[in-house]
Amino acid sequence: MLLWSAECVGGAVPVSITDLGVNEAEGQDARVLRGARSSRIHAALLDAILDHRLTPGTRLPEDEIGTVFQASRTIVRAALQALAHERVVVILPNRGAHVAKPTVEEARQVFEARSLLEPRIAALAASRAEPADIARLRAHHSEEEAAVHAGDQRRAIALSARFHNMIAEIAGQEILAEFLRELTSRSSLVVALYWRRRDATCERHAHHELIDAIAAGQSERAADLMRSHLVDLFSGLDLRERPAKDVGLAALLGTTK
Amino acid sequence: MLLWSAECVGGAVPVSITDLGVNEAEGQDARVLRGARSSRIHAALLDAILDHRLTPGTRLPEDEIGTVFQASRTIVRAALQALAHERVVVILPNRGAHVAKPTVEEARQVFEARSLLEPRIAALAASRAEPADIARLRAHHSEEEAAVHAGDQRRAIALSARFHNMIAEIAGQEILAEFLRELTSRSSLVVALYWRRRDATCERHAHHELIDAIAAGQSERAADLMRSHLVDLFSGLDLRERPAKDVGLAALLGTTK
DNA sequence: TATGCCCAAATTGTATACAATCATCGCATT
DNA sequence: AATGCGATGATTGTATACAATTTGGGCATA
Repeated sequence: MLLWSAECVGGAVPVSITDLGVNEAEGQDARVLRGARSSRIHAALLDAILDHRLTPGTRLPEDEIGTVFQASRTIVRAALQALAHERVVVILPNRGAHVAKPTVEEARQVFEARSLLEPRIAALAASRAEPADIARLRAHHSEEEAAVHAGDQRRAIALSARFHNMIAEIAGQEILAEFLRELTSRSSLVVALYWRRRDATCERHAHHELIDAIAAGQSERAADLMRSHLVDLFSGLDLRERPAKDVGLAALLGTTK
Repeated sequence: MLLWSAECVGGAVPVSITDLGVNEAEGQDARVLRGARSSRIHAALLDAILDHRLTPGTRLPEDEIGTVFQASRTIVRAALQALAHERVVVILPNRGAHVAKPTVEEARQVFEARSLLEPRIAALAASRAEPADIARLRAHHSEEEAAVHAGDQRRAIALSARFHNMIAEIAGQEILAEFLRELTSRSSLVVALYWRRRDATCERHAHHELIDAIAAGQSERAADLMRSHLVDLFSGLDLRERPAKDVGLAALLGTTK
């Protein structure tokens, strides 16, 4: 029932859908998902994926999910379709939905896109942030530290992505924030597959400096910090092409297109 | 049956769904839309919207669309949900789908996002374009000119958006290209609502210069040209707040939240 | 004539039944 | 033992029935 034995660095144990608690409920995405039920399922699955409780490649069968959340396949399908649109899930016709497994090329492009968007976003945030925003960032940052100290790697990763999203929200560019949400989600999958370094110290340090720059209204500095932070993150990946055990021989022999 | 009497500048006559021919069939979006049927409907509706045959605010009832395309509501809903995710359609719970009507703030943000993405995209395209790409761009440009000479405003607008998308495809950044596709679609809605100038001459000229810069591999120049082209486009809009006839008094009196 | 209420028609929300497709295993064949 | 084939079970694709909700109009009332 749990199909994808992840080889990622962390101790992330892939779980089956059935092991998901029905706890998380968010759903600010009512613009595309009509019912509240679909939104709940969407939020819960996304949450599990960002947490690496569901790892890349995990199958997501419609009626299993339906059973867990007490919903019909109709509802589940809507949620899965939404996740597919955010590129967090891949749907293969007649073969169902899986948690996406970004290729190394995709991983590169995700970070390429982020390093285009985020410095600008950080600069905007620095120029617009209000005291309440700063307070929220600092509060969030403590949570991150707490998670790291508690040794909760998963939670730390999820909170880190959320930190970047928060900055985008402060920047007040709804459209860019939405794009970034998608990119941070995809980054989480990239991390699940390609992360090699477990050094979360520099990450937290970078976040701390960023908050200070934003609080001081230093746009240019915030942009620079963000730029180098992203380079750091990217350099923490091991993007050497690997056999990718299920692509198998076809790719290695590689004559057949 | 045709509900939204558009006040946009062009002679774009809003049509009912029923008047849509079932001609267009594309569907490179199989990653999120499983069946081919949904993809067809999605492509046809998107096409009609980008053409301004369906104008902002037009209702999109599920079974009417189903009748036109000979598909059940299940299929239609999948297509509508995809369009909603691309922000080209808005779905109001229990009240169905409509062609989106971007606000002036949204219009600003669309162009803000474009002017962040597109100069970089143009530069990348300039550094990577191959002869075949240039040829395709030039061919497309002639089509644009032909459309303008034939006085086919609608087609000209649609082709212009497509031109920007083509550059993104040449740049080889699939993720950015996808983001831009969404942005150009939304731009088309913005144009339908807020376009004031009918001067398509400078647009074509800008496109021509862009092609030359890209063909010559001049990244920096291509970026600059794109930047100023976007400023031109944006300045062609009339973004003064208007009563927006259906928001009505609530917003004007504006005390209630 | 203006206002409010209630009912009917239209439309969307959801579940489910059935068809189509794919995966897996066993069996026969070589 | 390895290969190929076919049947079976599991899963997705699609249509449709029914429930819930909204919309619009008619009628009574002030």
